[in-house]
Amino acid sequence: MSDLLERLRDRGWRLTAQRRVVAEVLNGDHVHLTADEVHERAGRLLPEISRATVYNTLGELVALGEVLEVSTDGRAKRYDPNARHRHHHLVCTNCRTIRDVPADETTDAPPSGDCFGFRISDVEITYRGLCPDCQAKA
Amino acid sequence: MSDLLERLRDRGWRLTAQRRVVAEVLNGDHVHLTADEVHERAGRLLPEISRATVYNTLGELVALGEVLEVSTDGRAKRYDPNARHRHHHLVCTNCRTIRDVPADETTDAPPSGDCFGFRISDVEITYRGLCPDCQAKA
DNA sequence: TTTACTGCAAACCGTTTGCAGTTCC
DNA sequence: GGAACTGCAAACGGTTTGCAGTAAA
Repeated sequence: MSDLLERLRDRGWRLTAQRRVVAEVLNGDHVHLTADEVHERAGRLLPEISRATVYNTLGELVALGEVLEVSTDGRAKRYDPNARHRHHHLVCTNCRTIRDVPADETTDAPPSGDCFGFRISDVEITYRGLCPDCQAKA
Repeated sequence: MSDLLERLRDRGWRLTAQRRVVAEVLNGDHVHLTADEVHERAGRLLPEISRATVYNTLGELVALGEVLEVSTDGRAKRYDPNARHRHHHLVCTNCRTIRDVPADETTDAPPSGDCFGFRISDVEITYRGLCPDCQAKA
């Protein structure tokens, strides 16, 4: 996923150690970390990194469309690096785990009834339920 | 909508002026107020009402399932009194207006692909786009 | 009269900001 | 060398909490 860093450089970003580390932490599938979790993990790789820089960097990544903000519960925002494939979220009502599910024509259909004249440009779905682990424990 | 007050009394609620006023403010269709907006409007009817009481009352209404919490953007939670009919939300990307659209079997279908073993119990959809007013202005 | 509810103020959490100092290019 | 970035600490908005006083039943 270092092509993310290349894309950022192409966009005129200065590649600092802090930004490299934030990008590194966000690497992977089904990653939905809070800013604080990003800060904590980034701090393991680069102890001096500040919260402000993590927030700045996350904000910039979101503005560039490289990372998505997800707010599946009322609490802290989560940052989702899977911005290249449209998807929805499966959220465990017990342990709060989040998984990505691909979007398709079916999930992205507009509502069947009255749309009050809105011109819909995006559909965002949160599926809530029990993940396999929490089903087993129940 | 005073049957809401009756239901609350049936559940052992003390009917105070403050609670009556909060219920009054939440009355209507397509109502999605923030706690602060509820406080402001409640204050027009009962000037001494405190923010803490508004928060307490909203929290209790949510716990009782009479009001839904909606977080369509990263900012303040909104309170939706339309808890009796399952529905989704249409959100204007420009002016933030919210409208309710009824849920049905089509909108509530599980994702077609891999669900990672989740047992899905709820589907929550946010449709984003331009409302008629904002289309006209654009 | 009792106990639930209210209002106040302080604390809280996640996030944003201003600014002086640092570092990438 | 200069603009862009970082870290700090203070401020912020939304929400929660502890507690003394008040009022519904």
